[in-house]
Amino acid sequence: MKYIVNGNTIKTEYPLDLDAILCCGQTFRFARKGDGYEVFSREHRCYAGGDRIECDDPSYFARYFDLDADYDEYMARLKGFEELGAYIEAGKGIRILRQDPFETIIDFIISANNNIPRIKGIIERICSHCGADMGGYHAFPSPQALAEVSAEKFRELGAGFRDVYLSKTAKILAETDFIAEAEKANGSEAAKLLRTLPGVGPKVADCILMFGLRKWDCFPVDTWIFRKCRTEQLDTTLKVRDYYMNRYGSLAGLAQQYIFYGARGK
DNA sequence: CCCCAGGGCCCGT
DNA sequence: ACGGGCCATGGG
Repeated sequence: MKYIVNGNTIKTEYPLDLDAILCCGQTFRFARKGDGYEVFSREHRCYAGGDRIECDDPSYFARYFDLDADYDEYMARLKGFEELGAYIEAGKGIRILRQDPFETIIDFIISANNNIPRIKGIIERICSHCGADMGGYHAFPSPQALAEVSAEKFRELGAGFRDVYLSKTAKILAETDFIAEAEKANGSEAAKLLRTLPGVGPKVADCILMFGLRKWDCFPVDTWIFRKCRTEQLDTTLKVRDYYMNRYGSLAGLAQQYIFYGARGK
C-alpha cells in the first residue's frame, strides 16, 4: 500500500517533493499556499503539502500524482548509471504527473521559447476566458470551448506568436479522435503523430508524451538540458535526445527529469 | 540597449 | 536532412 485514502484526504507512504515536482515545469497550474501548494488539473483542484493531499476527488489525484507506481524500483534501475547517482538522491521525491492529454498539449505549445512565470499567466488567462467557473477558480477549457477561441483572442491573452498554433491545434483536437489515437500508439509512433500538430516539435512532443500520456521512452531537450548534456559529439538537441534515449531506454524520460532537476535546481 | 525563456516553422542549400 | 533567421512578450 503506497497511500491511504481517508474521506477526501490522501496520505502518501513517503512525503512528495512538491518543490521538485511542481516547480520544474511539468505543470503550470499551481500556486504556493500555506506550507504547501494549491494544484489545478482539468476541472479539479487539490491542496498538497508533505504527505497529504486534500481534494475533491482522491482517485483522480492518486492517478495525477502517479501514486500507484513503484519509484523505488525505477530509481534502483537507474542507479546502475553512474552519472545519475547524485541526481537521483537529490530528486528521490519526484513523481511524474499524469495530466490530461489535451491540457498538456495546449500547455506545452505555450511553453515554446517561453519562461515559466509567463507560461503560467497565459494559461491562467485562457482558463479565465473560457474555462468553466468552479467557484473560486476556473477549469481548464474543454477542446470544444478552446476551438471557439480565435487566434486574435489568443494573441490578446498574451500567447504571442503561438496564437495560430493554439487555434489550429485546438480545432484539430476538438474535431478528431487525435488524442485517442496517440494514447493507443507506442512511444515513437505517438511522438511522430504529435509532431504533426501545429506548434508541436520534438521537444514539446516529448513533454506531452511524458506528462500527458505517461510514455517515458523519450528525452525532452530544452535549453537547460542541452547546456548540461552537450558535448563535442552531441552538438545538437536531437543528437542529445537520441543518445540518452538509447542509453536509458524505457526510463529515459524519468532520467531526464532527475537530470533536469539537478541541472536547473529549484 | 542587450540577452534569455522547458522551440517550432519556413526557407534556402 | 540540415542550418539559420524569424517569430511576441516580459523580465533581468
